Amino acid sequence: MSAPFGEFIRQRREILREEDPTFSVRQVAQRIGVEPSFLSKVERGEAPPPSEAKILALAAELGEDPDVLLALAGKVSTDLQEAIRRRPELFAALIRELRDMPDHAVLRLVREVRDGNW
Amino acid sequence: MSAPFGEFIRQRREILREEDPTFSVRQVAQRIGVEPSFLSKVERGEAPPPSEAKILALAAELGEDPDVLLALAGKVSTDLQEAIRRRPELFAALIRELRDMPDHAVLRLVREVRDGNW
DNA sequence: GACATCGTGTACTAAGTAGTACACACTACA
DNA sequence: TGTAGTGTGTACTACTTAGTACACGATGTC
Repeated sequence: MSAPFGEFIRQRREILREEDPTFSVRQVAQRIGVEPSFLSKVERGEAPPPSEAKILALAAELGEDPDVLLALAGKVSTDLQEAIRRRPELFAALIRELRDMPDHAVLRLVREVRDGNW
Repeated sequence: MSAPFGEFIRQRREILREEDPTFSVRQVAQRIGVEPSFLSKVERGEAPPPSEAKILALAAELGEDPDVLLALAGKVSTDLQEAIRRRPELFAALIRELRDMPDHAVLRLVREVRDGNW
């Protein structure tokens, strides 16, 4: 039972701490608005990942991509979920179509949509 | 406080019932594996929508699109969520890019990806 | 040697999720 | 007139989520 979320944030926090001692469990916990013991447990995988709101605060604190942290926590951002729920057939079809395609193909698609040439 | 999910399935069930009397609350409930009183409450919005598994069974039973029913229930299929979680940056970027585009644009994209010409 | 800070162990909780179990009153029909 | 089927009200429960509160011993530091 590895706890990828906890391991990841502990590692990131310790790295930041080498440069800045305010990245202790206690102080980071306080900045994101949880009890130190809770963050400690989360990092060690003894407690499940916190709520989306706390994960977003943690992402900002650690300078990480919020969607990546949410993914490690087994979650998907509620704003993405809402976009899908608004047009379920369309987005379901698209995601299932892209699911098995290689990264570079999906990335190319993202770029082309962004640039408008498609 | 409208309960879109409940209202929708009640309407669909009653329509099917006009042709087939086995589409009663009790019998549908039994076929999808819940207590009749629970399905009754769900349809009247007195209980929140059931779990994803029951919603999928209900979709099959009523001949509706599972993703649409899940969306009405405020959920997103776990297999779509998993696809997103595997490549969070890519899918997050794509969905946010498409979020504000009109249906026809997204639909065209789905078709082009499906046909491979893009 | 007092004081601050550190990570963590233990105990607890309030709210939400996903239902079950059973009884009741009503309707159709044979 | 009994029997089968209908929808629904009430009461209850086990599990999960998302944490808090507080105490403890270790470490550093002045």
